[in-house]
Amino acid sequence: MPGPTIYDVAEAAGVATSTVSRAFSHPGRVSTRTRERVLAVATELGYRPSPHARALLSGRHHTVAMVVSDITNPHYFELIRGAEMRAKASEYTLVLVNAEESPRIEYDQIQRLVPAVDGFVLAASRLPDENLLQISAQRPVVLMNRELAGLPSVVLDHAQGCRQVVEHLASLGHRRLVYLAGPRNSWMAGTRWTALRSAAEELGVEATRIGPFTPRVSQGGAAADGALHSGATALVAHNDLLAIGVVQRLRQRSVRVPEDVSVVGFDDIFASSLCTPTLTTLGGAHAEVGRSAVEVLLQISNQPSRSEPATQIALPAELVIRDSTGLVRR
Amino acid sequence: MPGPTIYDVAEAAGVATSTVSRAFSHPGRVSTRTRERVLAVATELGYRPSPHARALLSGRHHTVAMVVSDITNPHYFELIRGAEMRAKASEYTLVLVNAEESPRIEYDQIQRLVPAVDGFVLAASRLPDENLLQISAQRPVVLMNRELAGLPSVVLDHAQGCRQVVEHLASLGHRRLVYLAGPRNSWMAGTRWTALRSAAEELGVEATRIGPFTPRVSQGGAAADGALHSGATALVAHNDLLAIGVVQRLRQRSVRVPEDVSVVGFDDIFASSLCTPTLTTLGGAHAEVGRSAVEVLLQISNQPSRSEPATQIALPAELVIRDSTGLVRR
DNA sequence: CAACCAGTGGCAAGGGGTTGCCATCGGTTG
DNA sequence: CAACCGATGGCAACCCCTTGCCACTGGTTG
Repeated sequence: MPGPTIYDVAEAAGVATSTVSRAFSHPGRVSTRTRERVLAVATELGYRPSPHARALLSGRHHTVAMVVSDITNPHYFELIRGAEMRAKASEYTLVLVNAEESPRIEYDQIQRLVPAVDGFVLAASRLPDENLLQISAQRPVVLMNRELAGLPSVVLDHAQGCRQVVEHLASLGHRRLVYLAGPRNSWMAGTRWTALRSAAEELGVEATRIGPFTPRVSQGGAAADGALHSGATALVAHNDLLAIGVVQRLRQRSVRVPEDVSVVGFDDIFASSLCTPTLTTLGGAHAEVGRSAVEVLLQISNQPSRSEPATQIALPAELVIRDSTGLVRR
Repeated sequence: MPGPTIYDVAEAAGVATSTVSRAFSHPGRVSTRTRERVLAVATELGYRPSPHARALLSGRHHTVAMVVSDITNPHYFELIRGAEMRAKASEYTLVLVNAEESPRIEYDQIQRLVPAVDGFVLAASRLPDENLLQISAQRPVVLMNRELAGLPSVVLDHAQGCRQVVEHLASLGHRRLVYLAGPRNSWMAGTRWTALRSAAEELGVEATRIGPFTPRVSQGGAAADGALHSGATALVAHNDLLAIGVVQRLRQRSVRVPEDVSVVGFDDIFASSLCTPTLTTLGGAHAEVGRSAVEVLLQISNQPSRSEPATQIALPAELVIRDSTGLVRR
């Protein structure tokens, strides 16, 4: 089962193992004749170099680990897809870990993988800042949908995005919005709230917050009830899943969307364009976030110097206006 | 950056490297005193054993690769989730590869990973049988949503499931159904058609097939038009994505669902319960498929003997009846 | 007290590949 | 023809960890 090794090839080709190694790794270092013979023998034997053995010496594993805080959220799908594509393009292997919304699992898994990967891309990490900094001292780290001074990151531009949301709602006449917040240790939740509030203030909209809620459909009931109680006419949910749950609960309570209240989500997941009413949501090129994050990681992990400042990328967010937002009821 | 090694620990603890190794791998082999000292020094230094170096000797990488034929299909999400959970439970690392519906990419990626993983779980592999057999000669393989004599597999019970679909449609009075087939090299597509046809025949329903279609929403237009042309009153789409696209196109053409035609999908993806009309679909415990597949893989890859026959698991499928199917129009 | 033994720890080889350094070889140059 | 040179291939050490085997220790047994 364990395939042929460099030794088998060397013997069959009548050369030293070093020659076989070089035929693969430094093609210019051996003569054309020898190289071709070695390669012919290698393919005949079905030889494939072992990445592990290679990594042992070089320390480069050609592997990146992607950690997502909750794999059940379809939003991460896009991130994963983008990350996988970028990794594959550079012949890197992508390891996938689900942190199940648990900082402990996230940390443990990362530590387990430290000796085996070249770096980490962390999607919406739930870890406290100090943990992130500590990890980044062990291996290169790129954050997705989170920012932290000193660490490279790729996010959708939440400030500009939240402003779009508030502008949209204000233009429909809404004067009171409520943010249905995400998990307490979600950086996004804090940032969105800050951005929403400052945009709201600027535009003369009153903004309040309730929560935190785990961003699942099942939490929509509690969020909707709380939101109605707040008296706001515009509900901004932490993400589309929560928004969908909210809409379901509102319907159950005979509150019409968007006639009675407007609902906005985040992420623009696939289902948002299909549910009833279709969901107004802040989307963006999520796969591109995943792609970029891996790209940045590969770049810094292939640089000898770790000197230059961390690149922080903010991709534009796009407000997708659908049927869940409408003119405020007079 | 490359963390401390066993040598650093050995030196700091004043023992030989073999003792450090044993303190981790064979705790009973060293005295309690020594072990505790070693472990203390190790944690202090932040030592973590390198899985690669370990794998080099043992040949066991504690890693499984999961290959999905198309990561953009939300259905695979569930499989991935189940697989990841099961792998994590055994402290295995999960490598994720997207084959992008290309047999060539699938094959190349698998070959690239052969020396680095303990085995493969292949989700809806698009590879021809002979390739699968060849790969399984190199490493243990478990198929998901595909069966092949001699290879272990985990599937939803398509025969029984398709029968449920046809029974449901027949009970609503449908006498003509059309199967909107999936990709040519999809085992599922062939199997579903066979199962649908035989159930249809048995129940006195006329079944035809059109396609193949790539199972994406965007292909729904072509599928819907072809289906209408066939004159069938019941449309069975290869999966939910295609079904959703079909429904959209039907609405565009002012064909009412389910009043004029009924539509059934497969997979019961999240969006199926949200679209309008909600989609009748053949679902099942998909995460469980992923979980089981990894479980079987771990089991056979930890067995010295490769003798016993391949375990082929068929989990029950469940027809989820929603609003897209109704009584046939008289 | 000798013989024996279980419990521990160390030595060194090995697993698959890479690479610095040296030796060889055929060919150039003067 | 001698001196020299670039191209090429081999030797052996090294990456990090595991493990078979041996050596030593202190205690038990007869």
